[in-house]
Amino acid sequence: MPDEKEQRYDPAAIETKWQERWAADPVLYAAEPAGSSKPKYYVLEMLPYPSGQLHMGHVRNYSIGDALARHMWMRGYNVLHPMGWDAFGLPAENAALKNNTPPREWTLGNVAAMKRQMQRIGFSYDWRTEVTTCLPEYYRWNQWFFLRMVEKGLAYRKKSKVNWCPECATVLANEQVVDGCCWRHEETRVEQRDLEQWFLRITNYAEELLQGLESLEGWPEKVRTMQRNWIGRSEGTEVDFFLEEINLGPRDQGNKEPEKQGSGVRDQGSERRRIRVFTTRVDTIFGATSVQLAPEHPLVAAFTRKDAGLRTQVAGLIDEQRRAREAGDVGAIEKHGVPTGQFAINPYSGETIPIWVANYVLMEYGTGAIMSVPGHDERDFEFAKKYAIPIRRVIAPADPRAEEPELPFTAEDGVLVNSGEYSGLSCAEAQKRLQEVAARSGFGGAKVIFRLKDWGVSRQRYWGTPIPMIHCERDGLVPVPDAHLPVILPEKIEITQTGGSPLARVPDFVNVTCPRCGGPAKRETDTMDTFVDSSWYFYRYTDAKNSSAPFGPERAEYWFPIDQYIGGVEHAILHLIYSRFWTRVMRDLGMIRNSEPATRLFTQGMVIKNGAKMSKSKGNVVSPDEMVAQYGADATRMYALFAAPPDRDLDWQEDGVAGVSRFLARVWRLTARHAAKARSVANGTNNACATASATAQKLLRKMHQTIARITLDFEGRWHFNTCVAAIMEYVNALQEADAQLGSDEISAGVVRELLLTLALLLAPFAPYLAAELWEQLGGEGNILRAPWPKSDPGLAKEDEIEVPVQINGKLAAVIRVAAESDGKTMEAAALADEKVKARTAGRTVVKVIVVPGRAVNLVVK
RNA sequence: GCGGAAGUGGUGAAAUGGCAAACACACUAGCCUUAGGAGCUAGCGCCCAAAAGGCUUGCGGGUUCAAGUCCCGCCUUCCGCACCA
Repeated sequence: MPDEKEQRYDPAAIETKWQERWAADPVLYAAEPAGSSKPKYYVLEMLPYPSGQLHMGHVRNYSIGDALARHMWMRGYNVLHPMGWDAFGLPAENAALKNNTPPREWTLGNVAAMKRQMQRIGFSYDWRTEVTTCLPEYYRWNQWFFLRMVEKGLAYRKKSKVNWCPECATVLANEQVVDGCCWRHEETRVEQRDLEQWFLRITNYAEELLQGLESLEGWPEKVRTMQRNWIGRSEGTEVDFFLEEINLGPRDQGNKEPEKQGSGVRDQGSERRRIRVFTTRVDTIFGATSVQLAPEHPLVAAFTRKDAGLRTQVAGLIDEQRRAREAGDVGAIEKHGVPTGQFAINPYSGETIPIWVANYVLMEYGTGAIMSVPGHDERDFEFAKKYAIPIRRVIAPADPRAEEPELPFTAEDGVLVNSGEYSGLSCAEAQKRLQEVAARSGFGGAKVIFRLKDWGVSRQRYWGTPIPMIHCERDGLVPVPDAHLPVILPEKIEITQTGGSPLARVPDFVNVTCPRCGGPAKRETDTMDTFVDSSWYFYRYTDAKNSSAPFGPERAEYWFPIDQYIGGVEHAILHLIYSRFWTRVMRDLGMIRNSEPATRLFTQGMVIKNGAKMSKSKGNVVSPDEMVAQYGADATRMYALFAAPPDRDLDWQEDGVAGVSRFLARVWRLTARHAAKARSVANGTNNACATASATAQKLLRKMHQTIARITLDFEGRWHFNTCVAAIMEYVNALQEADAQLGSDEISAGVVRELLLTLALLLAPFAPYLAAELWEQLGGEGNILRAPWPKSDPGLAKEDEIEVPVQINGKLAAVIRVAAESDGKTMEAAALADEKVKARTAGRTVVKVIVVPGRAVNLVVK
């Protein structure tokens, strides 16, 4: 046996050796094509942005996915485990400004660097299916999809108020505004600007996206709830209040493009003007004592045209609301309002009530107008108190004996009072009746509205997918023909941060001929939001080299839906709702059959250090490269799994990595000591259990128990921290029996089985060391595809077990009994125990509860 | 305000309703030595000098033979949403 000193565990040497060997086999991690006899398993981790440096969050995310992928391979599945790069985005432009490096060069350099890091750690990706979203062979399909959406009316252009980040000099989606600030610039207030923008009609799918969440049982409840709230479905009623006819001067045409969710003003020829409100509590409408308009409501402009005083006051409200929105505390500002001096008529009661403008009414939600019912709504109550607007009770408790509750009374299980012919009806019944009346009489009806808005995808930046549209003076907006795709992003370009889109300053790009009339025309210079790229990238993995379509339908059909998707919870809304939308669009284009991209989603916790998220500004960043250099890739990734369950935040402690590294060294030495003995017998001769010694049987029992524990965790619980702990326990048991492993007491066949199994159990977590051990022990074939060990329940079972004996629920003694003991035997053993006897002396045992194999409890008086 | 998750030793944590603290880290004492970021042995929740014993899973109730685990109420922390009509 070689001197142990020369056999020091040297992770760098082992890992480099295997990395080279595995790199030489390009199909090592390749999935088999559709039609494979094996069941398919698609495991996917969210693709990173190529910043240039892998961080610990990546390492954790990919270590989880990698362990799962490796396990599934060993279980005999046909595994698809791909990786790619979310490579468009602003940082490349910033870097270009700072270092004068072209974005493409910078990005691809980062991709190469991070790929090296991933390969060094040994993640099992099939690099032949790598997807890089900034390359034309990928983004041309973004353009292709965009054109399909234009054809289907799912992509459209409109002028709208947009979120503008002055730092990015671009528009942000609603989803990218956090607390009134840019998601990438937490200090930068987002401004509101009016611009012509491209939108995708995600609201067409609002109902379905909401319904679909019900079926996603494999997704965390938290994510489903967040999406539910984001979609924000609300059932209610729209009601038109008639405007008391007054002199407004020339008819106002303010609202030329009606909002999808209902317009503020209807001008129906000779009919009277109306204000449409949305309410979820139409049953309280007899209690409406004012109508409140959002300050930006088109009708307000008409009212203020002749009233300079009102105009000033409204401007003040708008300003206040804007400032609050930018500060991110819209909910915190005090409620203010101004009476317009105009009146509206309640269509049910004919009552005339004043019209106000109020800063707590939002133009973006509902119709931008509400009926104010101070008796039965908290906000309206607060407002009415402040301005001495009448407060009226129109709902009473269902139980007539109940005391009259204080106002505002917002419960919905009451009955109507003071509500004309509707008095006496329950709230629910009244809502139904009032909706029917409104619909029949043409002044409203039932209505479902959503908080979700269409997805603004235009960006005035360079480093993104060019939107394939052409502006022709004669033909208007003309789509680029499919045959002209891709619209290539020009490479020679001067990046600036101001002055609009950099693309607009590239004449070669901008000036084209119109595909329709052949006349001079200009290209659209907006690029697409990068979330477009990540909305469908995982389909491309199934057919990454396809140059005639985004992917072949038969491949998507085979691999989808994704069996397990793994990533950070920060994508719970943005990426995960966009990709659910995109999947449905592709389904409706006939490209796929599934409606959801992934059946199971796992969101791992953050990696923190000293109680805070790792960040450069806090100076608590731990570099994966340093960890790998010091302790090896195996120790680094195994620690990432060992330190906490995957769904919880993980506090990075370098001492812990050192501990895992020492553990791996112990495994290494243990194997080195007994490798020769293990190698001395061939495979298949190792089933020596029947004749094995007591020590051997004990170790084999521990082995089977360990296999069972780990296998179970892979099947769903995913507490990989306890999997690693179980392996450690197993190794501790082997080490305690070190002398016997080396002696005749344990046969070579058993030693071989014990150690080969150890290597197999380690393979998902520490693949390099596992491969090395496998080779030293003379294991057959490639350990990566060796079958996962099976636990034999018979061999895993203990002969004798320890059972607690409780007296009145308190622990009194622990007895040893045979594992299969029945209740009577256990009871007898418990009563025979000295400690139990002492405690029960002179008292009566009233009852004995025996849980076979578990516990004995004596109820004693 | 609404929704979600969590609260256990010095630390990370473990525990199908059945012996709370597995597995590690840190620490303490000792051993070994080719002095290593190594290895080995022992100790390590709290109270008591020790033993015996008692106490202990944020707080208060409850269900149960038995509760860290289930139920009710509260507190704290973190996360998401929020004048959503």
